[in-house]
Amino acid sequence: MKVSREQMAENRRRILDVASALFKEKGFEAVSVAEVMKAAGLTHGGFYGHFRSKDDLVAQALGHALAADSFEDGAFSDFVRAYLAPRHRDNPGGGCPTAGLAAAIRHQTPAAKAAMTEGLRTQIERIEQALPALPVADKRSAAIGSWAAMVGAVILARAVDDPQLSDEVLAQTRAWIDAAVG
Amino acid sequence: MKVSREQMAENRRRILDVASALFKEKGFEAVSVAEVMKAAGLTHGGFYGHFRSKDDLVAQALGHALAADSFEDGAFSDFVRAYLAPRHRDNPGGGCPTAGLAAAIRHQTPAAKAAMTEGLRTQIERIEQALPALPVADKRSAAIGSWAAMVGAVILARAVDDPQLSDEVLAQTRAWIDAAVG
DNA sequence: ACATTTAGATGATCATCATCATATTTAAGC
DNA sequence: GCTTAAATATGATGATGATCATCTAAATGT
Repeated sequence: MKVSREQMAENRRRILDVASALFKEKGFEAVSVAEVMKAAGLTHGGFYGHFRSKDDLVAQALGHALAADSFEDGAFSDFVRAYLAPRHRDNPGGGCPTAGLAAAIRHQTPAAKAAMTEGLRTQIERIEQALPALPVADKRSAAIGSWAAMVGAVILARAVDDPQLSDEVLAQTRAWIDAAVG
Repeated sequence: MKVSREQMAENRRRILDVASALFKEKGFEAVSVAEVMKAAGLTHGGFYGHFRSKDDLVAQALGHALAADSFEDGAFSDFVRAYLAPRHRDNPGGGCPTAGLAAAIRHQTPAAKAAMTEGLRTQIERIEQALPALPVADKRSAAIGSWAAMVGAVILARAVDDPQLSDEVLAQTRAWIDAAVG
Protein backbone atom coordinates (compact mmCIF):
# COMPACT_ATOMS: atom_id res chain seq x y z
CA MET A 1 0.00 0.00 0.00
CA LYS A 2 1.37 3.26 -1.18
CA VAL A 3 1.67 6.14 1.32
CA SER A 4 1.99 9.88 0.85
CA ARG A 5 5.32 11.53 0.03
CA GLU A 6 5.53 12.98 3.52
CA GLN A 7 4.61 9.69 5.08
CA MET A 8 7.38 8.05 3.12
CA ALA A 9 9.89 10.72 4.13
CA GLU A 10 8.87 10.28 7.73
CA ASN A 11 9.20 6.52 7.43
CA ARG A 12 12.69 6.96 6.07
CA ARG A 13 13.59 9.25 8.94
CA ARG A 14 12.20 6.80 11.44
CA ILE A 15 14.20 3.98 9.87
CA LEU A 16 17.39 6.01 10.23
CA ASP A 17 16.59 6.96 13.82
CA VAL A 18 15.74 3.46 14.84
CA ALA A 19 18.66 1.97 12.93
CA SER A 20 21.26 4.21 14.50
CA ALA A 21 19.93 3.49 17.98
CA LEU A 22 19.91 -0.26 17.31
CA PHE A 23 23.37 -0.18 15.74
CA LYS A 24 24.77 1.73 18.70
CA GLU A 25 23.11 -0.65 21.09
CA LYS A 26 23.86 -4.00 19.48
CA GLY A 27 26.46 -3.42 16.78
CA PHE A 28 26.10 -3.41 13.01
CA GLU A 29 26.28 -7.16 12.49
CA ALA A 30 23.91 -8.07 15.27
CA VAL A 31 21.05 -6.01 13.87
CA SER A 32 19.14 -7.44 10.93
CA VAL A 33 17.38 -5.45 8.25
CA ALA A 34 14.12 -7.06 9.31
CA GLU A 35 14.69 -6.02 12.91
CA VAL A 36 15.27 -2.41 11.91
CA MET A 37 12.14 -2.34 9.78
CA LYS A 38 10.05 -3.94 12.48
CA ALA A 39 11.30 -1.42 15.04
CA ALA A 40 10.30 1.30 12.59
CA GLY A 41 6.81 -0.18 12.39
CA LEU A 42 7.21 -1.66 8.90
CA THR A 43 7.98 -5.01 7.33
CA HIS A 44 11.25 -6.03 5.73
CA GLY A 45 9.97 -5.88 2.18
CA GLY A 46 9.97 -2.14 1.78
CA PHE A 47 13.55 -1.79 2.84
CA TYR A 48 15.11 -1.80 -0.61
CA GLY A 49 12.81 0.98 -1.68
CA HIS A 50 14.68 3.22 0.74
CA PHE A 51 18.23 1.89 0.68
CA ARG A 52 20.44 0.14 -1.82
CA SER A 53 21.71 -2.36 0.73
CA LYS A 54 22.35 -2.87 4.41
CA ASP A 55 25.77 -1.31 3.93
CA ASP A 56 24.04 1.72 2.51
CA LEU A 57 21.82 1.91 5.58
CA VAL A 58 24.86 1.61 7.83
CA ALA A 59 26.59 4.53 6.13
CA GLN A 60 23.49 6.71 6.14
CA ALA A 61 22.52 5.87 9.70
CA LEU A 62 26.02 6.76 10.81
CA GLY A 63 25.92 10.09 9.03
CA HIS A 64 22.48 10.70 10.50
CA ALA A 65 23.65 9.92 14.03
CA LEU A 66 26.83 11.96 13.79
CA ALA A 67 24.98 14.95 12.40
CA ALA A 68 22.42 14.87 15.18
CA ASP A 69 25.06 14.39 17.81
CA SER A 70 26.28 17.72 19.08
CA PHE A 71 26.75 19.16 22.49
CA GLU A 72 25.09 22.43 23.29
CA ASP A 73 27.69 25.13 23.19
CA GLY A 74 27.92 25.28 26.95
CA ALA A 75 31.02 25.00 29.03
CA PHE A 76 33.39 22.25 27.96
CA SER A 77 33.59 20.95 31.51
CA ASP A 78 29.83 20.38 31.57
CA PHE A 79 30.08 18.40 28.38
CA VAL A 80 32.87 16.30 29.84
CA ARG A 81 30.89 15.69 33.01
CA ALA A 82 27.84 14.47 31.12
CA TYR A 83 29.86 12.40 28.67
CA LEU A 84 31.87 10.62 31.34
CA ALA A 85 28.81 9.82 33.41
CA PRO A 86 27.34 6.41 34.29
CA ARG A 87 24.10 7.53 32.67
CA HIS A 88 25.83 7.89 29.32
CA ARG A 89 27.86 4.71 29.74
CA ASP A 90 24.68 2.77 30.47
CA ASN A 91 22.76 4.09 27.48
CA PRO A 92 24.69 3.21 24.32
CA GLY A 93 21.59 3.30 22.14
CA GLY A 94 20.86 6.89 23.07
CA GLY A 95 24.46 7.92 23.48
CA CYS A 96 27.40 9.11 21.43
CA PRO A 97 27.74 7.33 18.07
CA THR A 98 31.49 7.71 18.16
CA ALA A 99 31.80 5.86 21.45
CA GLY A 100 29.32 3.26 20.26
CA LEU A 101 30.48 2.70 16.70
CA ALA A 102 33.93 4.12 15.97
CA ALA A 103 35.70 0.83 16.55
CA ALA A 104 33.36 -1.01 14.19
CA ILE A 105 33.92 1.41 11.33
CA ARG A 106 37.12 -0.37 10.40
CA HIS A 107 35.03 -3.24 9.04
CA GLN A 108 32.59 -1.09 7.13
CA THR A 109 32.42 0.39 3.64
CA PRO A 110 34.31 3.47 2.46
CA ALA A 111 31.09 5.50 2.67
CA ALA A 112 30.77 4.71 6.37
CA LYS A 113 34.41 5.60 6.95
CA ALA A 114 33.88 8.90 5.17
CA ALA A 115 30.95 9.71 7.42
CA MET A 116 33.00 8.98 10.51
CA THR A 117 35.90 11.06 9.24
CA GLU A 118 33.64 14.00 8.67
CA GLY A 119 32.08 13.51 12.11
CA LEU A 120 35.45 13.44 13.81
CA ARG A 121 36.64 16.57 12.05
CA THR A 122 33.52 18.42 13.13
CA GLN A 123 33.78 17.23 16.69
CA ILE A 124 37.40 18.30 17.03
CA GLU A 125 36.50 21.76 15.75
CA ARG A 126 33.60 22.00 18.17
CA ILE A 127 35.81 21.13 21.10
CA GLU A 128 38.48 23.59 20.01
CA GLN A 129 35.87 26.31 20.07
CA ALA A 130 34.43 25.28 23.39
CA LEU A 131 37.83 25.11 25.00
CA PRO A 132 38.83 27.85 27.41
CA ALA A 133 41.40 30.28 26.10
CA LEU A 134 44.66 28.45 25.48
CA PRO A 135 47.69 29.02 23.26
CA VAL A 136 46.45 28.12 19.77
CA ALA A 137 48.95 25.30 19.29
CA ASP A 138 47.98 23.67 22.57
CA LYS A 139 44.30 24.06 21.79
CA ARG A 140 44.28 21.52 18.98
CA SER A 141 46.29 19.07 20.99
CA ALA A 142 43.97 19.51 23.95
CA ALA A 143 40.88 19.04 21.78
CA ILE A 144 42.16 15.86 20.16
CA GLY A 145 43.72 14.43 23.30
CA SER A 146 40.72 15.02 25.49
CA TRP A 147 38.30 13.68 22.88
CA ALA A 148 40.38 10.52 22.49
CA ALA A 149 40.39 10.13 26.27
CA MET A 150 36.62 10.61 26.50
CA VAL A 151 35.85 8.12 23.76
CA GLY A 152 38.38 5.63 25.09
CA ALA A 153 37.09 5.94 28.64
CA VAL A 154 33.48 5.27 27.68
CA ILE A 155 34.53 2.28 25.59
CA LEU A 156 36.60 0.86 28.44
CA ALA A 157 33.94 1.59 31.02
CA ARG A 158 31.43 -0.32 28.90
CA ALA A 159 33.76 -3.25 28.37
CA VAL A 160 34.29 -4.00 32.02
CA ASP A 161 32.06 -6.11 34.24
CA ASP A 162 33.08 -4.59 37.56
CA PRO A 163 30.88 -1.55 38.24
CA GLN A 164 33.41 -0.10 40.65
CA LEU A 165 36.26 -0.22 38.15
CA SER A 166 33.95 1.05 35.45
CA ASP A 167 32.90 4.05 37.54
CA GLU A 168 36.52 4.70 38.38
CA VAL A 169 37.56 4.77 34.73
CA LEU A 170 34.98 7.47 34.10
CA ALA A 171 35.79 9.51 37.21
CA GLN A 172 39.56 9.37 36.88
CA THR A 173 39.48 10.23 33.22
CA ARG A 174 37.36 13.23 34.09
CA ALA A 175 39.83 14.25 36.78
CA TRP A 176 42.68 13.83 34.30
CA ILE A 177 41.01 16.01 31.69
CA ASP A 178 40.01 18.63 34.23
CA ALA A 179 43.58 18.82 35.48
CA ALA A 180 44.94 19.34 31.99
CA VAL A 181 42.30 21.67 30.58
CA GLY A 182 41.05 23.35 33.71
CA MET B 1 43.98 -39.05 13.01
CA LYS B 2 45.03 -38.80 16.58
CA VAL B 3 48.13 -36.77 17.41
CA SER B 4 50.44 -36.74 20.41
CA ARG B 5 49.60 -34.88 23.59
CA GLU B 6 52.20 -32.26 22.85
CA GLN B 7 51.04 -31.94 19.29
CA MET B 8 47.52 -31.40 20.53
CA ALA B 9 48.67 -28.81 23.06
CA GLU B 10 50.59 -27.04 20.34
CA ASN B 11 47.57 -27.14 18.07
CA ARG B 12 45.49 -25.58 20.78
CA ARG B 13 48.06 -22.86 21.29
CA ARG B 14 48.19 -22.20 17.57
CA ILE B 15 44.41 -21.97 17.41
CA LEU B 16 44.42 -19.37 20.18
CA ASP B 17 47.25 -17.40 18.55
CA VAL B 18 45.65 -17.42 15.16
CA ALA B 19 42.19 -16.73 16.54
CA SER B 20 43.24 -13.69 18.52
CA ALA B 21 45.05 -12.23 15.53
CA LEU B 22 42.05 -12.85 13.28
CA PHE B 23 39.62 -11.47 15.83
CA LYS B 24 41.70 -8.33 16.27
CA GLU B 25 41.96 -7.94 12.54
CA LYS B 26 38.42 -8.66 11.44
CA GLY B 27 36.22 -8.65 14.52
CA PHE B 28 34.61 -11.54 16.36
CA GLU B 29 31.58 -11.91 14.11
CA ALA B 30 33.47 -11.70 10.85
CA VAL B 31 35.70 -14.66 11.66
CA SER B 32 34.23 -18.13 11.29
CA VAL B 33 35.26 -21.18 13.24
CA ALA B 34 36.27 -22.84 9.98
CA GLU B 35 38.47 -19.88 9.08
CA VAL B 36 40.27 -20.03 12.40
CA MET B 37 40.88 -23.75 12.07
CA LYS B 38 42.10 -23.42 8.51
CA ALA B 39 44.50 -20.65 9.51
CA ALA B 40 45.77 -22.97 12.23
CA GLY B 41 46.37 -25.67 9.63
CA LEU B 42 43.43 -27.84 10.66
CA THR B 43 39.89 -28.51 9.51
CA HIS B 44 36.74 -27.33 11.22
CA GLY B 45 35.78 -30.71 12.59
CA GLY B 46 38.27 -30.86 15.41
CA PHE B 47 37.22 -27.55 16.83
CA TYR B 48 34.79 -28.87 19.40
CA GLY B 49 37.43 -31.13 20.79
CA HIS B 50 39.23 -28.02 21.96
CA PHE B 51 36.45 -25.58 22.78
CA ARG B 52 32.90 -25.82 23.95
CA SER B 53 31.67 -23.22 21.48
CA LYS B 54 32.75 -20.22 19.47
CA ASP B 55 31.92 -18.05 22.46
CA ASP B 56 34.28 -20.16 24.51
CA LEU B 57 37.00 -19.59 21.91
CA VAL B 58 36.34 -15.86 22.00
CA ALA B 59 36.74 -15.71 25.76
CA GLN B 60 39.88 -17.85 25.78
CA ALA B 61 41.48 -16.07 22.85
CA LEU B 62 40.87 -12.77 24.56
CA GLY B 63 42.45 -13.96 27.78
CA HIS B 64 45.34 -15.37 25.76
CA ALA B 65 45.88 -12.10 23.91
CA LEU B 66 45.61 -9.91 26.99
CA ALA B 67 48.03 -12.10 28.93
CA ALA B 68 50.62 -11.98 26.17
CA ASP B 69 50.21 -8.28 25.73
CA SER B 70 52.59 -6.41 27.96
CA PHE B 71 55.02 -3.65 27.39
CA GLU B 72 58.58 -4.16 28.47
CA ASP B 73 59.17 -2.22 31.63
CA GLY B 74 60.94 0.56 29.80
CA ALA B 75 60.17 4.23 30.00
CA PHE B 76 56.50 5.07 29.79
CA SER B 77 57.17 7.63 27.09
CA ASP B 78 58.71 4.96 24.84
CA PHE B 79 55.62 2.84 25.29
CA VAL B 80 53.40 5.78 24.40
CA ARG B 81 55.48 6.56 21.33
CA ALA B 82 55.26 3.00 20.02
CA TYR B 83 51.57 2.67 20.86
CA LEU B 84 50.56 5.90 19.17
CA ALA B 85 52.53 5.12 16.03
CA PRO B 86 51.25 4.54 12.49
CA ARG B 87 52.91 1.12 12.54
CA HIS B 88 50.68 0.06 15.43
CA ARG B 89 47.58 1.69 13.97
CA ASP B 90 48.14 -0.17 10.68
CA ASN B 91 48.63 -3.57 12.29
CA PRO B 92 45.51 -4.42 14.28
CA GLY B 93 46.08 -8.16 14.01
CA GLY B 94 49.47 -7.91 15.67
CA GLY B 95 48.57 -4.99 17.90
CA CYS B 96 46.97 -4.27 21.22
CA PRO B 97 43.91 -6.43 21.93
CA THR B 98 42.32 -3.67 23.95
CA ALA B 99 42.42 -1.23 21.05
CA GLY B 100 41.24 -3.95 18.69
CA LEU B 101 38.54 -5.60 20.76
CA ALA B 102 37.46 -3.59 23.80
CA ALA B 103 34.48 -2.04 22.04
CA ALA B 104 33.23 -5.43 20.88
CA ILE B 105 33.31 -6.94 24.38
CA ARG B 106 29.96 -5.37 25.17
CA HIS B 107 28.30 -7.92 22.90
CA GLN B 108 30.16 -10.92 24.22
CA THR B 109 29.63 -13.44 27.02
CA PRO B 110 30.31 -12.78 30.70
CA ALA B 111 33.50 -14.86 30.45
CA ALA B 112 34.87 -12.53 27.78
CA LYS B 113 33.94 -9.49 29.84
CA ALA B 114 35.70 -10.98 32.83
CA ALA B 115 38.87 -11.48 30.79
CA MET B 116 38.79 -7.88 29.62
CA THR B 117 38.18 -6.62 33.14
CA GLU B 118 41.17 -8.53 34.41
CA GLY B 119 43.26 -7.26 31.51
CA LEU B 120 42.33 -3.66 32.17
CA ARG B 121 43.12 -3.90 35.86
CA THR B 122 46.54 -5.32 35.07
CA GLN B 123 47.27 -2.71 32.45
CA ILE B 124 46.37 0.17 34.78
CA GLU B 125 48.69 -1.24 37.42
CA ARG B 126 51.50 -1.62 34.91
CA ILE B 127 51.17 1.98 33.82
CA GLU B 128 51.05 3.21 37.39
CA GLN B 129 54.36 1.49 38.01
CA ALA B 130 55.95 2.75 34.82
CA LEU B 131 54.87 6.29 35.48
CA PRO B 132 57.47 8.81 36.55
CA ALA B 133 57.29 9.78 40.19
CA LEU B 134 54.05 11.63 40.82
CA PRO B 135 51.89 12.29 43.86
CA VAL B 136 50.17 8.93 44.51
CA ALA B 137 46.67 10.29 44.02
CA ASP B 138 47.55 11.82 40.66
CA LYS B 139 49.30 8.63 39.57
CA ARG B 140 46.14 6.59 39.29
CA SER B 141 44.34 9.34 37.49
CA ALA B 142 47.24 9.76 35.09
CA ALA B 143 47.44 6.02 34.44
CA ILE B 144 43.73 5.68 33.70
CA GLY B 145 43.42 8.93 31.79
CA SER B 146 46.42 8.33 29.58
CA TRP B 147 45.43 4.72 28.89
CA ALA B 148 41.93 5.83 27.89
CA ALA B 149 43.46 8.44 25.60
CA MET B 150 45.81 5.93 24.00
CA VAL B 151 43.09 3.37 23.36
CA GLY B 152 40.67 6.02 22.13
CA ALA B 153 43.26 7.58 19.85
CA VAL B 154 44.15 4.31 18.15
CA ILE B 155 40.47 3.48 17.69
CA LEU B 156 39.77 6.89 16.18
CA ALA B 157 42.90 6.81 14.03
CA ARG B 158 41.79 3.47 12.63
CA ALA B 159 38.24 4.66 11.98
CA VAL B 160 39.21 7.55 9.78
CA ASP B 161 39.89 7.43 6.06
CA ASP B 162 42.05 10.54 5.82
CA PRO B 163 45.67 9.54 6.52
CA GLN B 164 46.58 13.08 7.47
CA LEU B 165 43.86 13.38 10.09
CA SER B 166 44.64 9.89 11.31
CA ASP B 167 48.32 10.72 11.78
CA GLU B 168 47.36 13.91 13.53
CA VAL B 169 45.13 12.12 16.01
CA LEU B 170 48.06 9.93 16.99
CA ALA B 171 50.61 12.75 17.14
CA GLN B 172 48.45 15.22 19.03
CA THR B 173 47.33 12.64 21.54
CA ARG B 174 50.98 11.85 22.15
CA ALA B 175 51.76 15.52 22.62
CA TRP B 176 48.84 15.83 25.00
CA ILE B 177 49.98 12.89 27.11
CA ASP B 178 53.57 14.03 27.10
CA ALA B 179 52.54 17.46 28.28
CA ALA B 180 50.52 16.03 31.15
CA VAL B 181 52.82 13.24 32.27
CA GLY B 182 56.18 14.60 31.24
C1' DA C 1 -13.33 9.73 -11.41
C1' DC C 2 -9.51 7.20 -14.00
C1' DA C 3 -5.15 5.58 -15.16
C1' DT C 4 -0.70 5.04 -13.60
C1' DT C 5 2.84 4.90 -10.37
C1' DT C 6 4.84 3.16 -6.45
C1' DA C 7 5.37 2.26 -1.07
C1' DG C 8 4.99 -1.30 1.38
C1' DA C 9 3.55 -6.38 2.41
C1' DT C 10 4.18 -11.31 1.70
C1' DG C 11 6.67 -14.92 0.55
C1' DA C 12 10.66 -17.06 -1.85
C1' DT C 13 15.84 -17.91 -2.56
C1' DC C 14 20.59 -18.60 -1.63
C1' DA C 15 24.59 -18.22 1.03
C1' DT C 16 26.88 -18.42 5.29
C1' DC C 17 27.75 -20.42 9.53
C1' DA C 18 27.66 -22.83 14.17
C1' DT C 19 27.16 -27.17 15.64
C1' DC C 20 26.65 -32.20 15.37
C1' DA C 21 27.38 -37.32 13.56
C1' DT C 22 30.24 -40.37 11.86
C1' DA C 23 34.50 -42.19 10.07
C1' DT C 24 39.51 -42.66 10.27
C1' DT C 25 43.84 -42.92 12.02
C1' DT C 26 47.19 -43.21 15.48
C1' DA C 27 49.12 -42.34 20.13
C1' DA C 28 48.96 -44.58 24.71
C1' DG C 29 48.49 -48.15 27.96
C1' DC C 30 48.79 -53.03 28.57
C1' DG D 1 52.19 -56.04 19.10
C1' DC D 2 47.20 -55.29 20.40
C1' DT D 3 43.54 -52.92 22.15
C1' DT D 4 41.38 -48.82 23.19
C1' DA D 5 40.54 -44.17 23.51
C1' DA D 6 41.04 -39.85 21.51
C1' DA D 7 42.20 -36.13 17.95
C1' DT D 8 41.05 -34.75 13.30
C1' DA D 9 38.77 -35.16 9.05
C1' DT D 10 34.60 -35.42 6.29
C1' DG D 11 30.13 -34.67 5.61
C1' DA D 12 25.43 -33.41 7.35
C1' DT D 13 21.82 -30.27 9.61
C1' DG D 14 19.27 -26.22 10.79
C1' DA D 15 19.03 -21.52 11.64
C1' DT D 16 19.67 -16.96 10.35
C1' DG D 17 19.59 -13.24 7.35
C1' DA D 18 20.44 -10.37 3.02
C1' DT D 19 18.29 -9.82 -1.11
C1' DC D 20 14.81 -10.45 -4.68
C1' DA D 21 9.93 -11.32 -6.99
C1' DT D 22 5.48 -10.51 -6.85
C1' DC D 23 1.26 -8.67 -5.16
C1' DT D 24 -1.85 -5.03 -3.33
C1' DA D 25 -3.68 -0.86 -2.50
C1' DA D 26 -3.51 3.86 -2.17
C1' DA D 27 -1.61 8.34 -3.85
C1' DT D 28 -0.73 11.39 -7.63
C1' DG D 29 -1.51 13.67 -12.01
C1' DT D 30 -4.77 14.22 -15.61
